[in-house]
Amino acid sequence: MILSKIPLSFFQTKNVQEIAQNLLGKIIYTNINGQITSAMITETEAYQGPEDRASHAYNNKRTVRTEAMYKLGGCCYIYLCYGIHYLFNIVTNVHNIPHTVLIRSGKIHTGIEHVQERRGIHIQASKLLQGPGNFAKGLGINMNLNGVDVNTNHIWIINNEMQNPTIIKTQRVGIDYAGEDALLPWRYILKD
DNA sequence: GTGCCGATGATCT
DNA sequence: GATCATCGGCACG
Repeated sequence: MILSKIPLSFFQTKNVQEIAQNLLGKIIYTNINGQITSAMITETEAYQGPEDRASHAYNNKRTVRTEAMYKLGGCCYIYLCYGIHYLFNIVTNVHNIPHTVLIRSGKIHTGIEHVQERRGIHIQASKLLQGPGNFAKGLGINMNLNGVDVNTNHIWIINNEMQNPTIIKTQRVGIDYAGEDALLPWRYILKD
């Protein structure tokens, strides 16, 4: 297995559901003020932009907040959720096609002491990066990374080909307002 | 283990 | 002024 940074071209293909599944098992790193932390991605959700009522870019809605979604695939889309949590997405597809993958959970890989300090709460290691708000907080992700490519010295992803990954597909979380689109099985969870 | 509920603030109407 | 891609604490039992 070759441990290499995944290129931005990985995110610039058309099928956001496929990209969301292929991200499972990969290792995402952040370097925040010299503190290096990383995690294996274990849960993602696909948001298919204009055609997806659950997406912030439904109907090509374009605002200051959603602007990063329209950039070329491979950059971060981050926003404040419920006034408290930063949620971390990766933009996919080509320029002006606002597809995104929400990273919902991870498994701590390196820098656990920094993650514990950022979380500021004593829980078992397996739960440190569980849930999208916790994932971003634990890895030190905030609005500073909005629009930044995921192959910089601040944030990057390492390839980690799984042998036989078992992927559980379910409905996405917290999007009841999306009507029929809330039923789509676009949430992907790595088993174990 | 499950279920309810308040916190909290940017964004959009 | 309402909405919201959430979380942790508390009440169960």
